[in-house]
Amino acid sequence: MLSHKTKYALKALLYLAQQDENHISRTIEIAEGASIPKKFLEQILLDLKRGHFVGSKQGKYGGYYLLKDKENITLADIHRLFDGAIALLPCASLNFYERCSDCVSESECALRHGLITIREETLKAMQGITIASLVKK
Amino acid sequence: MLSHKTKYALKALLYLAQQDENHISRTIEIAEGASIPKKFLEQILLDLKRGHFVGSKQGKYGGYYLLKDKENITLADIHRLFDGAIALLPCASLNFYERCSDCVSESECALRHGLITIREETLKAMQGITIASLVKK
DNA sequence: TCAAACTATACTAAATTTATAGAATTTATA
DNA sequence: TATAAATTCTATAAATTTAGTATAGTTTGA
Repeated sequence: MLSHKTKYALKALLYLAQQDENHISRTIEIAEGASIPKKFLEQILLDLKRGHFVGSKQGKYGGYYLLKDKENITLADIHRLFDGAIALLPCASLNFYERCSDCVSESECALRHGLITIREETLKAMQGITIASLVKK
Repeated sequence: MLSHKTKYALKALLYLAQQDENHISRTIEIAEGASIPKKFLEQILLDLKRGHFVGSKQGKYGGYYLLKDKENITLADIHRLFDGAIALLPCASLNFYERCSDCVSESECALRHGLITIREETLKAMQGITIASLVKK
């Protein structure tokens, strides 16, 4: 399941994607438009900024706008930024690899191979969902 | 990601699937054989029993054994028993449907349709992984 | 009757999640 | 240059979940 943070991030990106080109959205505007707690959203937008998904303009008449093309922001990207690994166990992860704490022998682990398969399929599916594809529906 | 509980459940099932037909495994045997904390495993085995995946024999010389065929225990089943929904949001779930707390209009939600697609694909993949298929590798 | 095993329930500590609070900084413009 | 409006930063707190432990009870075979 997605955390609220990831869900809110996606909703915020969807909001931004639906604004006119060159429009800058204030946090309060996004929060109200997408039903997200404002102070929580502030943190999320900063994380999205650090991830180079959105840009910001400070000061009066400032706000946020999409930095990447909406066709190039995938569900997998946002999941990884906020919820981390796509894989079901760290030992099956590409970007967040870690040995399992209770692992005896990774090469002999009966679980790992199956979970790598799942990760490959899930990742492919999640990379197929973009902010643009969501907006279109 | 899977919780430790789900991972331990899968490891316990894999252990049971690799024993001789008619063999009954004590908790301590499974715990040591699969590197799972014994008291934690007790709870997990009871849950697996309530889910009709394993059977048990009480008293001296008692223990646990697979109840379902290992070909018919899927990753999706075990995930649902311990970690709940396969879907990324409750509103996109088949077995654990719930309206999102912050939902304004489900029919107009841009996220939901994409997440239903993901759930369909992930579920298919997870139903393809069985205890039997994992043991074979 | 005893030992060995499962069963049941309660409890606890740590980590994570979901926020909120408040102060600092930046910027446009009157 | 003062002010208002906005982002930015850091700390904190409440609630929930996770992971695991403790204890007592019940069942069974020898």
